[in-house]
Order: sequence, then structure tokens, then C-alpha cells
Amino acid sequence: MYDLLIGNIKELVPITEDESKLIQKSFEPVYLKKKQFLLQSGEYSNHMRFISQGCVKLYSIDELGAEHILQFGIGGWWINDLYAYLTQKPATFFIQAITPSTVLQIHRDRLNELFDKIHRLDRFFRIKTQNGYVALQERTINSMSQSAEQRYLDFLGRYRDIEQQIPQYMLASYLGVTPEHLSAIRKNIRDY
Amino acid sequence: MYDLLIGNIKELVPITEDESKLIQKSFEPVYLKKKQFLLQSGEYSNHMRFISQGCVKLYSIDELGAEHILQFGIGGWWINDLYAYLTQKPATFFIQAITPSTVLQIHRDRLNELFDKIHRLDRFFRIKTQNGYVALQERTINSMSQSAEQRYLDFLGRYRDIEQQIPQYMLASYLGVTPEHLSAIRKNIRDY
DNA sequence: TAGCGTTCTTAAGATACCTTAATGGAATAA
DNA sequence: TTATTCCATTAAGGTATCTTAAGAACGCTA
Repeated sequence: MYDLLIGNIKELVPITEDESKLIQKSFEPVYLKKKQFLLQSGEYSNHMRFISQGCVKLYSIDELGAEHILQFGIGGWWINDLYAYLTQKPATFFIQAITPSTVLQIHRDRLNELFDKIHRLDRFFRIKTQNGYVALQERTINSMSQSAEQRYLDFLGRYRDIEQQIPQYMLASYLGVTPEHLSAIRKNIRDY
Repeated sequence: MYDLLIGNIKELVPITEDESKLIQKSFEPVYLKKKQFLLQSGEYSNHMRFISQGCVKLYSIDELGAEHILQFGIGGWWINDLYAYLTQKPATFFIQAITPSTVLQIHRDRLNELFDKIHRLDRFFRIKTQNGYVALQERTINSMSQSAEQRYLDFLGRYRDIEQQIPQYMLASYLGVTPEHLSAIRKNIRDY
């Protein structure tokens, strides 16, 4: 269960076998049924969370009650309301399982302890946060400058693996269009 | 010239008079004429930059040569290609003066020296970075869920001071619409 | 002052996207 | 299994936004 997590860390920073064991002992598994919440708006987000299995969504709800998906996460991804975690303020986002999922999470306090023992982990999370920032920047610019069809094709190119795990109406929410319009876009592409 | 900078820091963290003087000695002024670049895509961004006077824009250029403004900055704001600064990779954005501007900047190396001497500054920049992240998240969700008119009214509500310093076609670029459409939106609002 | 570039506006026609509603298939629960 | 809910598709008509083109207002510079 922890292979994916350890592999994910080793992609960016080297860790010893002992450190790997320490990390595994520090993360606790959370098992989510479909539609179960990992975090809800208003709650405090005190854990860093890594998806070991399954598929989840990070989204907000606007004044009209409409849902806007900011990010998906599948096995091998980190997922969080990062601002809420970092500032220790109440979350503005929801994190909910799309399929039955296993999440490995570590409490902020335990993570800080780990930082003392495994200094490179500090670097690991700094890089992950920076990557999250640049991904968000790209998404912002793309959402304003590209057509829905381009955004859809972009998504397929980058995240074909995610597309196969999520219902189409959620992808529509992520892309910022109605499910009907996404359906029409797909038909257009089919017909060339 | 440094009053705005010192005031900006004091809003978030307390600093002594000595520390204030040290900070002022560490930042160097850069004077920009209209349309002059503070940073260009491909260059390295090795400075943290604070706008003392004037107005600048942070933007990218897409494959078609079209400009997309991610952020404006006026006196009292920090402006940077933050990802490029943090990762020390080549910038993907341009920063250019809209009006004659004065920028106070500090090199990464000098800033790291300052962090050793004024520990609270570390906290200050962490908070600033986090605020930048959450602002970007809001912008992303708003750009996908709101009409151009709503985004325009939102902008006026938040940044009426910026709106008075920038030409309308740049605001259109920031909002993700054509100048003609923004003009039509304004006419609509005028006519109630 | 005259001329020129920059910015904003207006308008018409085209395209993108939305709303609503209906249908059928697939997944889920009783 | 049957009933029920959820989801994807299709279509029609409406609204939002874009493209193109032209002209007006403003400010800069010769």
C-alpha cells in the first residue's frame, strides 16, 4: 500500500531504507467509500494527503449551490485544500471520493517531526507545492484563453488515465462547461 | 520611497527600527519607463520585487502571439514570476511597466542573508506566497463559473484603484475577453 | 498647430456555449 | 428481478462572446 508513496517521494529526493520505514509508520491509511468526504468546507485541514488507490475530487460550491471542480486526484497524487492546511484556517473546498479510495495521510504535527528527522522531506514538499502553483497558473491562463474543445483535448493529452475513472459530467465541471456542451464537443470530435 | 515597503511588511510582522534600516539598505530601486521590461520570458528571476510607484503587468504570450495578463501590480504590491524565482528556472512570464514605475528589488542571495538576521521576514514571505496561491485559486474558479460582466464588476469592487491606472484593453485581457466585448459590457451597465 | 498613433466605441454577422426538455441506457437499490 | 435513480445524448432556441470593420476621441510629438 505504501509503495506508491515511497516511490513518489524517491522520484524527487533520495531517502534511505530506514527513513522509508519511518515515513510508512507516520502515514495512516484512510479508507473511503464512494461519495465519502475526506474534507468538507469549514473544517480544518490538518493532514497532508496522498492518494494510494482510487479517485477523488477537490471542489468548491458557489453561492448558487453549483459545484466547481478545481482538481482531480488519482493514485499517486497528493490532494489537499493547501491554503487551509498551510494557514490553519477553515477549508473553503470539499474533497470527496469519486470511487472507493485509499488515502495515506499524515498530521501536520507528525510531519513537522519528520522534517526534523528527514531534512530532505522539507525540500520534497516545497517542490510539490511549487508544482501545484505552476499547474494552477497554467490552468488559469488556459481557462481564459482556450475554447472548451481545446481544454478538453488538452485534458485528454495530459490525463487520459484520469478521464477513464471519472463520470463525464464531472469532467465538464472541471472544464467549466455544461455536461450537454461537453457531449456536443465529443460528438464534433468524433465526426471530425 | 521605502515607506510603502516598510509599511507593507509591518502589516504582517513586527520589525524594529534597526531591522527596518537593514531592509531598506538591502533593497535597490529600479526605475522603469513606460513599456520597459522588468523581466522577460526565458530570463532568470533572481529578485523579489515590490512596486513602490506606478503600475506593471505580469503576462504570458501564447503560441498565437496573444498576450494573457495574469496579474496587475500597483504601488504597495509584490510582483514576480514566483515559480521562476523559487525554482530558479527560466521565466515563462513577462513583467512590463504600464506607467513609469519605481520597483524595489532584492536579490535572492541578499534576501537569504536577511532571513538569517530577521527571522520574521521568513514568515512574511511565506504568508505572501500563500495569499498569492489563494488569490489564484479564486481567480481560476471565478473565470470558469462567472460571466464576463460579473468578473468585470468583481474587479471593480476589489481593484477600483488599479482600474484607474490601466487602459481598458489590458483589463479586457486580464478578464479574458476582447476589448470590444468589454466595451459592450460597460455600455450595458451604463444603460442599466 | 497639425498630424499620427493609441485607445475606445459601435455595429453586424458568426460562433460558442447555455437552458430546457425529452429520451434511452446503465448503474443501483429494493 | 423490477423499480428507480443516475448519466449521456440529442435537439431547439436563446444568450454570450468573438471577428471584422469602421469611425471617434484622446494624447503625444513634429
